[in-house]
Amino acid sequence: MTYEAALHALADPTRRAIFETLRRQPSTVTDLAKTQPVSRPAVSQHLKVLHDAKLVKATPKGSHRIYAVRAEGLDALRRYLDGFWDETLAAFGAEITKRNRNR
Amino acid sequence: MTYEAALHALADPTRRAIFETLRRQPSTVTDLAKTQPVSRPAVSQHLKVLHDAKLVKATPKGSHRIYAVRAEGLDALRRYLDGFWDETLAAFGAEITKRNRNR
DNA sequence: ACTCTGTGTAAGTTGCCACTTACACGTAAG
DNA sequence: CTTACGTGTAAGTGGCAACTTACACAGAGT
Repeated sequence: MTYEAALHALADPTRRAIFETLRRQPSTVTDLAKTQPVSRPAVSQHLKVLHDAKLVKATPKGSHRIYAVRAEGLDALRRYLDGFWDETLAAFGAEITKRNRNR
Repeated sequence: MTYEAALHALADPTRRAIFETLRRQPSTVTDLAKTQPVSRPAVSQHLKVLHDAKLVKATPKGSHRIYAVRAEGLDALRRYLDGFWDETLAAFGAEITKRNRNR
């Protein structure tokens, strides 16, 4: 159940901005920090959260580290929401059936 | 863009528990509070957040209020995630194409 | 009319989290 | 080797949000 981690990670606006910036183009921490109104360490900390949530991966490149999104990390969350959707619709359908039966 | 509100609302564990309990069965605030380890006013406040995020609806029933989930409220969030998924896959495909071209 | 039940909300407290500055380390370059 | 750069992380701070207790009010039952 890693959808909880993804949910928590994406709930923060700054973290979401970082994630979306990274989606357009993989980048280093320093370059990423230039696009954000917060300090470089703050970005680094956010990346750690995103990494733990498996939403981002880091590739060492000399003394740099290239960060990039991991779309698979969204899978658990998408399945969770889809399941919710289906179950709720099913419950709704059952309710309708029950009403018709009582008619 | 109401997916932000849904994201924020579902990020809290207690709120998620309330939401999931409500999915099984619509209920009043008081009954709902019995299923949770927090006080009744806390549940009420969480329901307000869920309501603002359009994830829940309240139906006055005499002096009670029956709360129930609104699955449509998840729609914006689902679309957001799906769009992310598609865009990322598209970017990945473009990268592959570029690599092949440079070969 | 009085009371009980169900509810929303204000007020206050506490803990967490996003952010900062400062430090430590590894790699590249002169 | 030394300097500069890119990075992660510890330490400290401020603000917000989740929770509590206390209050106010509306409808149902006696």
